[in-house]
Amino acid sequence: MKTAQPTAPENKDLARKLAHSGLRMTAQREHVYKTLLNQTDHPTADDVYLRVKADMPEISMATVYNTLDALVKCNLIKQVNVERSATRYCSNLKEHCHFFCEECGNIHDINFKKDKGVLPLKIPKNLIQTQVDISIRGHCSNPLECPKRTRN
Amino acid sequence: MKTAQPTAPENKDLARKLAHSGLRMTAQREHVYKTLLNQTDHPTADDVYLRVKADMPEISMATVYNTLDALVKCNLIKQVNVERSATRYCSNLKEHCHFFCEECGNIHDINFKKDKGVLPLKIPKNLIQTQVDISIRGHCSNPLECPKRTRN
DNA sequence: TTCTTTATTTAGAATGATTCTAAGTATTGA
DNA sequence: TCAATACTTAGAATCATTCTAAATAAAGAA
Repeated sequence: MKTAQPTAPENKDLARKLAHSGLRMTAQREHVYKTLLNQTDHPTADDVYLRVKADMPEISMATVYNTLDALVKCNLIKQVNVERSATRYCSNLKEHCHFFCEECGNIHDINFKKDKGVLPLKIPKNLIQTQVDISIRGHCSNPLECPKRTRN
Repeated sequence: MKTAQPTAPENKDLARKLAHSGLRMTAQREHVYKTLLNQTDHPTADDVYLRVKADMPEISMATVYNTLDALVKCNLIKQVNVERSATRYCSNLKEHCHFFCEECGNIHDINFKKDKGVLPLKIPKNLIQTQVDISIRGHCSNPLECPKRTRN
C-alpha cells in the first residue's frame, strides 16, 4: 500500500474528516477524492476508476466503490442518484411526488397543494426543462404503519 | 395468445389508448394494467410478474417489462424512479439539485435561490422527512453546449 | 523492535435488475 | 388464404454493484 502525503493542506483536511469517521488516510482515498474535486461533471464510479487508474494503475474497481462509499459517509462527496433497487411503477396519474421510507422501504404518494408555489430554483436560460421529479426520503413515525418490508 | 375482452369498460379505454400509440390490446397487457390499477403500493416489475402469474401462469418476465414500457409510453402508468444507469458522484456540497439533459446525458448543478420558498407539498404528519431530492429533466437548448455524450 | 489486531486493498466471482435475441405464435389487412 | 407485422416467450447477455477470500499495510501493545 502506498503511503499518502498528509502534509498538503487539502490532504490534512481529508485525513481529519476520514479520521472523524474512524477511517484511515490512504493513497487510494486521496486519489479518488482529488479526482472528484477536480471534476465539474458528475462522474460515475467507472469514470472515477479510469481517471484514477491513469495515476495509479494498480487500483481496483472494488476500492473505488469502497472509497466512494466512505467519502459519501464522511460527507465529503454526494451521490446524485441514490435509488439503485428495482424500478417501481404506479397508476396514480395525478401530479404527485414520492415519499420513500428508509426503514420499511414503502413508497407513499405525496400530493401537491392546489395553489402550487414556484420552486426556488435558478434554472439557466439555456436549459429547457420538461419534467421535475421531487422525492422525499425519511421514515414513518408510527411503527405500526411502518412494518419492516420482507422483500426488496 | 389469449384474446382479451375488450367489452369491459376499462378494457375499452385501455384498448383505445394502446391503439392511439399503434399498439394492440392483448390479454397480457390487460392483466398487467389491471394489476397495477388494483395496487396502492408501488410494485416492482417482479412484483407485477408474480401477481399477474397467479392469473396467467404462462406469462414471461420479458412480457412484463415490455408491457410496463408500453403502458408508460401510453401515459397509462408512471415509473417512480427513472434513472437506472450508473450512480453519479459530485463534490459540490452546497445545497443544489440536478438538471439531467436527456439528449447529451450531462448533468448540471442547479442552485437554490437564497430566499427559498416552501415546497407546495402536503406531507402527512406521520411521515418524518430527512431529505428532499429535486431532479429536473430536459435538454440543453444550445447544441454547442449539448454535445452528444459518447459514453453512458 | 516484534507481535497482534484491525483496516484496507485486490482480483475475481456472484448478484440482481434489465435488456437482448431468436424462435414461435397471433393478428391484421390485402 | 397469404404475407406482413406485432407480440410473446425462454433463456442468454449485459451492466452496475456487491460480495468473498486472500494478501498487504498500518496501529497499538508488549
